[in-house]
Amino acid sequence: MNLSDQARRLQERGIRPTPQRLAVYDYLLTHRTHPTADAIFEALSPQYPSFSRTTIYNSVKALMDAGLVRVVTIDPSEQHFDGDPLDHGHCRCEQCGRLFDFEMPDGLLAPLIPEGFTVNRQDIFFSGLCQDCR
Amino acid sequence: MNLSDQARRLQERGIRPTPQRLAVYDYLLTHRTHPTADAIFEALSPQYPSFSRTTIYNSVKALMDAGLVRVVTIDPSEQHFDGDPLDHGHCRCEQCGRLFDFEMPDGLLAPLIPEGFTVNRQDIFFSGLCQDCR
DNA sequence: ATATAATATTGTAATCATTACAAATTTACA
DNA sequence: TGTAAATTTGTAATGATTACAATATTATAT
Repeated sequence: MNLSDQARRLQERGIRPTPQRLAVYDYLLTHRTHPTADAIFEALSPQYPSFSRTTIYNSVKALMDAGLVRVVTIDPSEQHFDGDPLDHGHCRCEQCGRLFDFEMPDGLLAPLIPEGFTVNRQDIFFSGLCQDCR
Repeated sequence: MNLSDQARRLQERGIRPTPQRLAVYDYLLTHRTHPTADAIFEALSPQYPSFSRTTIYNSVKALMDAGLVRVVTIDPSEQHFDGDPLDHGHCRCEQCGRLFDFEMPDGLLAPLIPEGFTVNRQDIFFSGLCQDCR
């Protein structure tokens, strides 16, 4: 997917494809590390010196409202962002702090939903030790 | 389970059963609302005027280290605490903010664990609308 | 093309949950 | 009982996130 594809996607979702939003979105799509707002800022700062931290938060928020990005709340002290809005699980290594994706079979969790509750989103988190840190 | 049972349980887990810790633990066991640190503080303050907010954090931390309490990180802005350390899922109503427990069948998630990852804890979160708010 | 209104960016300041720290208190143990 | 260790507690610091207002950019109508 090239930049104009991404721009089109933002437009389809009803938000303007500004350079800032495109840069943040592209970063999230090409770096599947689930970066924090600060990590995105540090990474993009050299290339876009005008960016402010607030711009990162604003862009991420716009992308989340558009349904293109989701927040991963596995870390109590910081929010991580994920360019893949489809349902999948996350592992967090308690040693190195890295986040990993894993596949989630469709419908696996459906039987767990309590009577009367309407689910808008679901998350599965594993915390533990990754292969490298064991 | 009465207070002396709870005290014994703290002792077994290697932490001193101080009045503050017992009050926090008892509150979490009798109020399954997954309160925040602030909510616990507000609730216990009248009865224990000497309590400080820091005491709540300290007590909760001691209880977590002892494995009697766990933190629920479903809410990006605040941590919620849970007196049930056994694996179970959590629903969060986006309207009223309440958290609900649900059962989690043993072993359901085991097939999802990525190759080489050692799981210390697992969480399942649903976000959506509860029965009352629909 | 231009003017005007709506939207987005950005720097600074405020907020607020959480943590650090140190003094005072309580408890365990010799 | 005395002394060392652990705990509580109030205040101050931290740090991620949000609020806000001024500036800049973009869309739309004329």
